[in-house]
Amino acid sequence: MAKIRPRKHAVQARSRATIAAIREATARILAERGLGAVTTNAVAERAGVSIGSLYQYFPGRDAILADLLRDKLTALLDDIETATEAPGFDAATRAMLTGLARSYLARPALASALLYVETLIGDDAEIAGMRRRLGEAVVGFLVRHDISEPEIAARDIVAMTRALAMTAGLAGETDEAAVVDRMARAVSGYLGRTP
Amino acid sequence: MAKIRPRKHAVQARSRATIAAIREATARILAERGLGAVTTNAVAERAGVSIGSLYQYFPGRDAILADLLRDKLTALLDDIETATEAPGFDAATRAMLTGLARSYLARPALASALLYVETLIGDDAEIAGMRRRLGEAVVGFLVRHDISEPEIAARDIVAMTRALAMTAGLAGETDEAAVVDRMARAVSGYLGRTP
Amino acid sequence: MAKIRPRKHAVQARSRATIAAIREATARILAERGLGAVTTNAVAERAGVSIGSLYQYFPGRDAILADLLRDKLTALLDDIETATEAPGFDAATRAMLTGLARSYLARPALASALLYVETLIGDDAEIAGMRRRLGEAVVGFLVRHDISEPEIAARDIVAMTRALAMTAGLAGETDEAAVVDRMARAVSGYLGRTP
Amino acid sequence: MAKIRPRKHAVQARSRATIAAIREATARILAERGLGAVTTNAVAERAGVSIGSLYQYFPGRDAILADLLRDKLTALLDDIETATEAPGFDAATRAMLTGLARSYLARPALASALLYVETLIGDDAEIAGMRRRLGEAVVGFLVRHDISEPEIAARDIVAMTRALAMTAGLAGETDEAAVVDRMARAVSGYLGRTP
DNA sequence: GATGAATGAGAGTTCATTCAT
DNA sequence: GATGAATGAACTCTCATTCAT
Repeated sequence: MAKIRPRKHAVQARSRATIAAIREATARILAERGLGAVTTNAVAERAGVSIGSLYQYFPGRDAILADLLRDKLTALLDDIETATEAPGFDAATRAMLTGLARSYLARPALASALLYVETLIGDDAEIAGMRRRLGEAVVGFLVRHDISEPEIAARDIVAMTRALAMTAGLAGETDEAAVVDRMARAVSGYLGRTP
Repeated sequence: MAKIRPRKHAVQARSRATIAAIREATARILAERGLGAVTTNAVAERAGVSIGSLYQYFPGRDAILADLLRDKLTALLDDIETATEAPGFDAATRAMLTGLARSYLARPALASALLYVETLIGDDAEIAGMRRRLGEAVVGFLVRHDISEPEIAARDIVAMTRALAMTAGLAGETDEAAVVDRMARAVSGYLGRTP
Repeated sequence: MAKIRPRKHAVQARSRATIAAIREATARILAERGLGAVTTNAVAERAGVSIGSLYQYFPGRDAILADLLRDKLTALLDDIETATEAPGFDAATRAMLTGLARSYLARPALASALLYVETLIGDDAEIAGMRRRLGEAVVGFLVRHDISEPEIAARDIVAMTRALAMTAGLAGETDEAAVVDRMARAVSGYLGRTP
Repeated sequence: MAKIRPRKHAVQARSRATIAAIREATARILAERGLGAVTTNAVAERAGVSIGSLYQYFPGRDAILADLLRDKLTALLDDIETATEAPGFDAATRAMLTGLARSYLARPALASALLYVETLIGDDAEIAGMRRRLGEAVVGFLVRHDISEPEIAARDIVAMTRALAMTAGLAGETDEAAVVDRMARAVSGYLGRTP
């Protein structure tokens, strides 16, 4: 992937609306028809914006995708960092899983596609940094609670609960608490601790 | 996706070798550089075959991808159907997880990309049938062992253990037994049964 | 090329400053990065002017280029017409060559690019008129001094001395007198007269 | 300018015809309507070839232009290197000027446009090498004949005689010998030697 | 007047697919 | 059958120009 940094920052209100429309159009197409359908022309048309305007704000298709990904990671990271600092193993675990569920249960098709986009990017400093901080937050939490092999456990837990939430979302589930319950059962079994 | 059925030719040895080369080339490019890099010309070149020959055996790009996916699902389905018929809950569970681990631990980048390809296809009867049978095998197994909400449980278990195996593979792990152990802990916690 | 006539506005001081800035920005970009880099947005930015203002004063990109070309030709024409009216063949020749050297030795990259621009315009009455007057001045001079085939000689002399000066300038030479000396040797040889 | 190296070398006769058609179409458009009119689509259409074919053989517009330029320089270089090795100052001079005249008198509009293209390229090793060898051939010749300041003289002579020939060609002249005569007069005057 | 967001024609380029050899 | 040259629809992106603020 190439040219990922955004082009200019919105000053006027009109600009901000244009950027928001482009982002939302990209998200919708990505969720509904997959990465291959995300062409700059399709995005511009869906956003009700000319192709020229799209290029005023983004240097290319990949930059819009990276923007969406950054947004998603930022939200998740906020949730996870807050959650893992909560006192008490059970409460913190539950908060962490709730954060993951929220992130992947809503718009699961989009989340799934963005997960694939993430594998294609790989060399953006900001995104890499977020991924690292996300991992560190979970690892730190596990270390504080004396979990053995915390790096592997963190990786396993995030991967499997995320997949569970996403699959549930794709199947149409919306009851966050119910999904978190199932995630929690798996995690407690995995860690050998009963939350 | 369009034109997914393979062309019927593969009778002679040379044909079979050509087809295998095309498939392997596609798999490698898919794993190494992603779906976007899988162009028919790139595949033909990597396979050491002319673009004309490629079209002799496959009606188009998507048919090669569908072929890879069918292969992967066939192998997994065989493993899972055999495993779930094993006597004893614990042994059957372990066999099932071993099948999943084998399928997603080896060539995890390819498996990950094929998982994404699977979401793009969706309307191929054979693939849909395989997915259904895979689900039914797991659901049937859970029903036979009195697990409540077996449809949801089947979906959750497959999703999360598959993700765990794939992530482990992407991180470079190759010890299948170790990965299966972790998968098993999660599953037993999820089901509330100690295997 | 299209829409070449300047817009009539340049009355106030601010206007004149804006126009000058646009012209100079165009000249610099043309000299440094070639005609292809002369885009209206690039010119506006370099001139520190909004794109809207640029179109306030010029009907389009080509009009700015035509303006630069007219300026250059006007200056050259003044020099040449004055020079060719000087008494004495040698003094007049030298004055004429000095005019050419001055015009093409300073900012030779700009001069070279404008020479190319000139071939692209071709249908502007004012520019065509200047070219004609330039030719007539030199032809008249040669006629007055009994040079045979004055039309061809005028064309040859201007072409070759201009190229010599421009090339010298591009090579970094700045000593006008030295360049004029070399031009004069070529001209005297060409005409068979020793100045 | 970017991507200047040719893409693949013609194997079949059909390929060679396609390449020739693309080159000739480019040359014609360049001569008739200038560099700005040389678009890949225009070239393909004029060549009676699809745009895809153009990109099979050239990585982009600039590569076709570079190809034309290389061809022109190769032909000129052959002529000049042979000419400057001729025994006798006068004969060698005349041969050299004949080479220049031939190169710039035929298709002068094309030659003029290519001269502009040359200023835009600048960083192609092969073209730079040719320019260097061209200069060295003329400098060497002047050195062998005891001309003072041979580098400057070589530059001046090539620049001015080339311009003379090109201008004559643009004016419709075709009599090579007549043009060479005029070039020779200028050169002998410049060098202070009567050939 | 000045600004700069928006427009869209058109240029560059790729790639799935066909078909003459 | 195999080959690879040719095709052209579709995509990415730029830039001259307009117009609401």
